[in-house]
Amino acid sequence: MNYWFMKSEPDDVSIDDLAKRQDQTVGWYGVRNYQARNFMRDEMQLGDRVFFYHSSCKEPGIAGLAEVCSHAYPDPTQFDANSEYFDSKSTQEAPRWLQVDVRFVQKTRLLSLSELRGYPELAEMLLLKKGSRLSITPVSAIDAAFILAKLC
DNA sequence: GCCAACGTTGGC
DNA sequence: GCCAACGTTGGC
Repeated sequence: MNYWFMKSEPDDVSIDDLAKRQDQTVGWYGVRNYQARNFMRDEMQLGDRVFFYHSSCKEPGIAGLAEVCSHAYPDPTQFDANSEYFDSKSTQEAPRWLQVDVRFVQKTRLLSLSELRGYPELAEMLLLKKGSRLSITPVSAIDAAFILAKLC
């Protein structure tokens, strides 16, 4: 089993929104970065654990836990001309962009970005690297265990 | 709103 | 294939 950070803007989909959704599940639409897409396509497995991270908001940080509950499949928003995620170069035959479904596990206290940065044990995490903008990043088992302990 | 850092595009 | 210009991300 792998662990991941997945960033979401809470104005778009927050951990509370996820908990309220039908089946408490959301398709992780809108990824438009090849590296992040490839993580979903090549490395994510059913049951992988997700740290649900709120970004681009007043208090960025970990807001809850979720799990991967589908394999990668085409992101429907790439075909929707009315969507901000529309990609005119993508076709049904050869879709560029993929998503996975993510299911709510639990809400946690907000473990803020500044708190995460305060732990030297986590300094090597991809998420905390200078200039890191990837919306999906892997987390080592050791770092995941450390974070889970801090969340409780 | 600013801006550093990064990714993508496209001319050559 | 290089790389300058441009667009985006996301914390502050």
